[in-house]
Amino acid sequence: MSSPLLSTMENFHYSNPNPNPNYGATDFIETPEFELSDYLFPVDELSDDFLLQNEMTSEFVQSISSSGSYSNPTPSSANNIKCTKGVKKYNKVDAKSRVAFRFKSDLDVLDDGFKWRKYGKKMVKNRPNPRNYYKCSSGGCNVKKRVERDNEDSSYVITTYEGIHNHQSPSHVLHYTQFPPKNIGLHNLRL
DNA sequence: CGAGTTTGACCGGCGC
DNA sequence: GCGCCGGTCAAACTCG
Repeated sequence: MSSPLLSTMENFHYSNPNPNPNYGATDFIETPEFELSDYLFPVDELSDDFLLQNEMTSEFVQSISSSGSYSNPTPSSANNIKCTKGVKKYNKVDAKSRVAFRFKSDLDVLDDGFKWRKYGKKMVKNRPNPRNYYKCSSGGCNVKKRVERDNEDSSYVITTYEGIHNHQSPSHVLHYTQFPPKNIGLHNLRL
């Protein structure tokens, strides 16, 4: 229980989507080991069950993946996603390997087991809080993440991961009985 | 002294 | 073409 992230998430209740083949095909696994890297998989690999159980729609995932923003995607146009700057073409390549988390935390940067190097900070238009940019500091690994506070409730942190780590997490401290957290507000994420 | 952070400058995409 | 904006770079700085 040394990880701040784990501490933060302790109080959540989890569903078990079994998105990771390593977890097998059973509906419930007693004590599967969760590592964030297990969730940094291509969006295309998200099963319908996973999306359903986590109140996520593929449309939503594609929205945050393609534009980094989300606001009332247009259901009628599968390839165009409304974003804060208007309709942006959905790039399937861009959508791969991106996943966003929104959860309540006092900490701006949570210990997810990987080592990150900050490379930028930017004030985003119409947002009171800055957006911070990080790269995985492991050599040869170009996974990035963006961290910002929720526009509507600054007690929530929105973390968007991009890419897949090509290495093991240097820290294996994250253990969960079930994942992902059911009340992590992925379904009402507004970037 | 090396690693990480800060921050202004720069770049490219997009809308007009 | 121009301006806006988000994302990235890189020099200066800080810290252990």
